[in-house]
Amino acid sequence: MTTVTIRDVARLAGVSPATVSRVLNTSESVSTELKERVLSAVAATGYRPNSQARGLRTRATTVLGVIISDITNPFFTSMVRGAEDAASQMGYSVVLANADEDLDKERRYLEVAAAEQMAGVLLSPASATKTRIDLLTTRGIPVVTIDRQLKGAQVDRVVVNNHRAAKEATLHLVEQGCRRIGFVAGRSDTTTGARRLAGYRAGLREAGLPFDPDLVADGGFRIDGGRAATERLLARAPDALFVANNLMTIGAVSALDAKGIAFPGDLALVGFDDVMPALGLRSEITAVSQPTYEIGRGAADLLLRRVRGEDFPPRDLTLEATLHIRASSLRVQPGPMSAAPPPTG
Amino acid sequence: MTTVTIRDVARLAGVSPATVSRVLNTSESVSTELKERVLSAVAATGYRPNSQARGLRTRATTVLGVIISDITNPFFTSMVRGAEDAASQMGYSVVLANADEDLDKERRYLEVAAAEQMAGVLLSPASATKTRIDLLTTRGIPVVTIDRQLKGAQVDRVVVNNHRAAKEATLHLVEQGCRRIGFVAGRSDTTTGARRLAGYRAGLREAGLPFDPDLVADGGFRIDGGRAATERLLARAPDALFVANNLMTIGAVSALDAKGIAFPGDLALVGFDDVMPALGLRSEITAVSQPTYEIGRGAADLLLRRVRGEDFPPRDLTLEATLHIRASSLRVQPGPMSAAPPPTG
DNA sequence: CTGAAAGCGCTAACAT
DNA sequence: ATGTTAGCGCTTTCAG
Repeated sequence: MTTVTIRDVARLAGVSPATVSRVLNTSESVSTELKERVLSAVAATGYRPNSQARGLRTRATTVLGVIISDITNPFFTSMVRGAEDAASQMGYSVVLANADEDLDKERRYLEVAAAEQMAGVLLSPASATKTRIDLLTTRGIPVVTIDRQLKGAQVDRVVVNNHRAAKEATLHLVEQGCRRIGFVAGRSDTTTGARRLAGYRAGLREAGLPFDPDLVADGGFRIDGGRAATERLLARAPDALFVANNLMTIGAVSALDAKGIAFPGDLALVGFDDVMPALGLRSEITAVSQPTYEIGRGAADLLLRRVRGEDFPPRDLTLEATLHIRASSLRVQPGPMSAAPPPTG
Repeated sequence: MTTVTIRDVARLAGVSPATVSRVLNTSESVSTELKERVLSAVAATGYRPNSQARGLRTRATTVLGVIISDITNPFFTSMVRGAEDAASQMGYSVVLANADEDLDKERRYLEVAAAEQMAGVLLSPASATKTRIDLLTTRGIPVVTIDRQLKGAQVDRVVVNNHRAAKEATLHLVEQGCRRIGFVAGRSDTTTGARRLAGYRAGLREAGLPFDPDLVADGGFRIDGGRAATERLLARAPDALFVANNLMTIGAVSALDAKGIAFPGDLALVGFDDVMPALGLRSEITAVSQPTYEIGRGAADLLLRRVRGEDFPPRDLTLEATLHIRASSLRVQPGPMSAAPPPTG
């Protein structure tokens, strides 16, 4: 229960609190002797600055907040790693909060970030229109959105080219001879969900295929939703399934397994995001792969520049998602589904 | 950049700051009229209490910290959900930090928790002996350890019966006719790693089988380590593999796939922890399953009791892990590995 | 180069 | 029932 304050250290070192503070924080000139006395007093007492008091005084902390929409999604956890690495290089810590695709929870954590005066926030908004970040921006806390965007907000954004990637994946399925391509969509009130759907439609258009609303089902970016959506789509006799994120892909696979539907035998399958960060089970599933770690790094770098006071117009950092073609979508040269060797890296 | 303080609200409502504080925090008597004036002033100004100032004054926040050793492990993410639910019911928020099995990172986050004066901390220690929590306990911040324990620390702990579960899994493999059971072990400097190994040995002993150190390889609880350990063990011609956590199971499966070794055909396989929280791919893998959500809830409940000042001797909450027998370990009645229907719940 | 003093925003005694 | 005052621990002018 001991609480060592800066006064205790000062007393022990025989100096004033101001001197202790100077030694610890600034590069202001302090005589070598006093500096040493202070440092050994710090060591002797085990003094830790109270960051609340410091933050109250300086209105700045060295903690970044990351508010993500689903902590169970490997996409986010891998991204967080990237953000963490970037942050800790600059002496910042990263704390995470799980908004769970829930606007109320999200607002609570935005409030926590504001109240704790976090230095900056990386946010994957639960909704493109309903998520409000004024709580942060009015307090001068910079925000960078990741993965998803915010309609009408002047913030830096890190995104991947969802439209292009989804179109490419769709065209790949067309090349494989598929004509009835089912689409398991994500939350339509996120930009990510909307762009991927748009990319799918653009792919169909370019291939001269009609868009059939009955071949689209919303899975809400979650496992259960993906399973339910897949079950609904199966009634429409699709010859391919394009699933708009990794968690829903898990749901889709479980639905297919349950019905004994083989891929690519009975149906071509393409997912979005790899299922596990390093190397997934079922690594043979064709998927659009995002540079998750780089997204996190890039977002944190951008955020830190704002945090440190740089001023520049809101910036978009666009990274490329790439289609990794694997066994699950190859219908042109059908073969037994065999375990593929792990991808390099 | 506006910073609305309690004084601004007070001024607008025509009362003193103390009255505003009373309305917002205590159940002390304030006349209905003033209360209303204050509340509408709060609404009008968009006032948010500065939690640093409040924490500085009250030495208490309403944020719980969760420091976990690997954010990419679904075991932890599911646990965090449980903790979050328990916390938010009591009006607390949960922030997460990823120590990444790294003692330095872990210490940094323990320092953050101390400096931010978090109300309490849920910790999965990177090491049973080297992790130091005095930083928190000396400041009166309660700690509850989860999943792993701390040697010689007087803290509440939530654990599962790793020894019993590992022994049971081993005996299950023996019953399946296995005699050379390889063990992919976890970090031996964690209690969890040690207990699971001990349980494995106890199972062998009870079955009258010799313990062969060459059939044990450490995979460090990580995917890559699990793959490497499995590759080493395969040189010893095991007829079964028991893998001490979920990430390593992923590595093991990828090693087996790469060599074209089928399970249960060529080898019986048992894992620890299910691979995905809700329903995994490869759900046909026999595994010891932990009540992850309940662990998180139970730990947060315990922690919150401490936070709110209850005093009782350090307590152990032990939950039961249960062996879920699936296709991957069934060698007695071998059959083709078919997709199993999803387990209920 | 160092110390004294003020004050960040809030709440808890203490007055009234 | 409400206001006044002091002070949580820290940093930062301002003096010296």
